[in-house]
Amino acid sequence: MPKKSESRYIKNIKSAAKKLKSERGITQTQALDKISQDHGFENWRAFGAHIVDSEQANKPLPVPQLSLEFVNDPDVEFDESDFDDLEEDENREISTQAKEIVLSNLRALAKAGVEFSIFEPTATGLKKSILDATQPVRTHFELEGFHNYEFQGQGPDHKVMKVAYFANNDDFKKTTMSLYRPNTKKGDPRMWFRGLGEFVTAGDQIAIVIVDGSACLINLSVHDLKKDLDDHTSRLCELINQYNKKENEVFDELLEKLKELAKSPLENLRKGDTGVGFTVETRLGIEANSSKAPDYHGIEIKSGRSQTRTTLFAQVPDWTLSSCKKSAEILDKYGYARDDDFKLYCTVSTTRENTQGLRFIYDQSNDQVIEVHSSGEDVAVWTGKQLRERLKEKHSETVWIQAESVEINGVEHFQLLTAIHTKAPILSQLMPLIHAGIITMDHLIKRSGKTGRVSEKGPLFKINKKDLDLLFPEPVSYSLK
DNA sequence: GGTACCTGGAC
DNA sequence: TGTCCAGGTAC
Repeated sequence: MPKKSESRYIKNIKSAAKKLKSERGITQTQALDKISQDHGFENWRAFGAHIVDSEQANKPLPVPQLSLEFVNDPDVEFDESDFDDLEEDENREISTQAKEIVLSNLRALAKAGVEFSIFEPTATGLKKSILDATQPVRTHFELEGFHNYEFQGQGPDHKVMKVAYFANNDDFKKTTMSLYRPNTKKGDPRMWFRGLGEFVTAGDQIAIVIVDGSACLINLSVHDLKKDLDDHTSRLCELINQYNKKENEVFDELLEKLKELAKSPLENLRKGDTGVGFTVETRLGIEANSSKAPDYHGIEIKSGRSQTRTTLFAQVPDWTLSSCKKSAEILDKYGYARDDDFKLYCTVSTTRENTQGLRFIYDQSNDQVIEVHSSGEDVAVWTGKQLRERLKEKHSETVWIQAESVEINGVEHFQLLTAIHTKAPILSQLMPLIHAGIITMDHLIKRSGKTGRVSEKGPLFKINKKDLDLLFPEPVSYSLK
């Protein structure tokens, strides 16, 4: 039994036993056992242990208070049933048993040596699809270099979307996470995970672990991590191992897989220009996507049929700063009729005007790239800040794969040749490289003559592969054969 | 359904 | 080199 930190309840029982001892002329132990039996326990040993256990469980869990800050924001509207949910949220109590499970899982996570943060979904939040990004969550995101709300503007234009996962023992469900600050008031940071309601119940304690740049959610109220993390076949165990991997191990693993794929030509899995990227990524087990995040456990993969120019990323202008307010407007003003369609496909650079009369001007004092027309009109504006963010987000680590296109029995195949590994782009060089015309931008806007629909596949910011060393420190080249 | 991204080209 | 272009997905 605890001596020093004995609770008031235990002290009371002991003094009651002392009194009983002198009244009945029995020993202290006999008195304690008698009292224990009155409480339905066999003896003091059992009763005492029960008291300690339940007192332990009644201590607050080392998890953040549930947060319902967002209900005070004017953009969140309430009807009567919402107030019922709110009342439920505010009065919810976590059972002793549930607390024990969570506590044991918290210990297991700490033992595994991962950084994590916790949130508690509320009935109100689940209904409205809103979670407050509380301070502990924000601190965690910042520590992991995952996201910094401090530098994020308010409103939907600044919303950030990321890939996230609902992690279970047997499978990971891929989902989308949004991080944003509403326009209301100070714009208290919020987040949401698409489909969260199917993964959690209000009142659960959910851990966020950042693995390879993605948030992975583990429901601490339903798992037994102590067991799961010892089971090497469990996906949760795999997740923790992945977290603890050193950066180079992930790259080494990728390189080994690429060498394996380079042993024989790969059959093109999709017709057209984009076949090589689709084929390589598919063979690596990556699904086709339009995510801004890197592809392979935090490493971006670029494949090419030995072409010279490569796309860094796609990014539309800042429409709020631009004269034109959408791609269709740029198309209408500066496009051309070709075949049945109306198109604007062209490269824009600072070095010279293109055939559509478009060029870039670098405004150094404002840290902006401005697209202008020969008529003197401004067309569009990109801020250096946004372009650097995109570059950093997309290319913190990249493998540039060179493949040779070979025809086998009339079908295109790809023979992987070399891989160039780059890390940590020199962000400060992005704007100077645009200024120098080394990085250019392609418009890819088209209005179909048949459907009248406008499609925008860009704008693509591109660089010649031979100039990669101007943007990345020490690119390292590997032969895959 | 429109927009913004992804994956990449040829001549 | 510049001019112009391709098949896809997420929301």
